Amino acid sequence: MDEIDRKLIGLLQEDATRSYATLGAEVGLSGGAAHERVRKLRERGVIRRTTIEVDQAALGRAVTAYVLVDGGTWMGDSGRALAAIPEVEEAHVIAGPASVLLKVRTSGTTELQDVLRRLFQVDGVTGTQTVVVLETFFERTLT
Amino acid sequence: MDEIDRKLIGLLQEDATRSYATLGAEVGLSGGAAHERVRKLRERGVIRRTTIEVDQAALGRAVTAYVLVDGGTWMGDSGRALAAIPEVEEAHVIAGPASVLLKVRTSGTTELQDVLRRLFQVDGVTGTQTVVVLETFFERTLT
DNA sequence: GGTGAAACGCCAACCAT
DNA sequence: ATGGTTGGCGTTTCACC
Repeated sequence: MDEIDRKLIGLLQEDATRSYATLGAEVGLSGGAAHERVRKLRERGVIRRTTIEVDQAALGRAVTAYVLVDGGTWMGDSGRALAAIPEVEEAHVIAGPASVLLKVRTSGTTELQDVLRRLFQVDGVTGTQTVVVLETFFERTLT
Repeated sequence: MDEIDRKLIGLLQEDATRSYATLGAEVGLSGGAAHERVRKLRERGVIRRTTIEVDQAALGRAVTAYVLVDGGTWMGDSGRALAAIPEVEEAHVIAGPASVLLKVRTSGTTELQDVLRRLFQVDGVTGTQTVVVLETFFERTLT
């Protein structure tokens, strides 16, 4: 995990369709060597997968909100109940004003309300606080 | 933008290294047709780019935190000042308890403190509230 | 807008250096 | 880690439907 590995990761984050020949040239390596390094990064799980970045708004997900959840018995595989709600993009256990923080995307406020309703049916959830996003400056992947 | 397009997007989110031939077979189209549809989805900006998903912890980003920022004059291109802080992964203007919500990743709490210090040097920022993530159930891309 | 095939280029796997 | 080589596959384009 040296400087070259970090460069390779950065380049692939920008555009994962690069050929290994190009990739190698950009870090001062041969295509084969670049390929081998990337293969190992995948093998070690540093690179989880190659995927596409989608414009959520274009798919009809116009509303983004963060939901603080109070209560709930978050033991064992209790993240499952949250993963079962398809509109929940992220779920974190937090230290602070609530037990869990969710990032939620829906097509509208009506659907957001519906997600909240489903949240109250989870485990011992006693309350929620919702923060609606008005504008997103950026959502990026760190290098 | 029909059902097939949505399926293609879902499949590519799972694994963007799929061949167009495979992709086509999975949605009941020829490779060429699948290729054409994906090309148009890219052209229209629905698919922003193809990238890799990286294990942030493996890169030394062990701490994730959400920071609520009070104050600040968020007009025009004021997101710039936030984008200039490399540890800030997301920045949203919100309706609620603060003006801006940030997602921040650092290698440790010392570095987190340093990010907060830099935040106070931005525009008219008057205060911050930090929520530290203890455990992440999941961070996924919606289909 | 989709099909099928042909031409091209790249990837992946080798090996000697 | 390089550079050369080779086989095989995927991409890309095209005429046709």
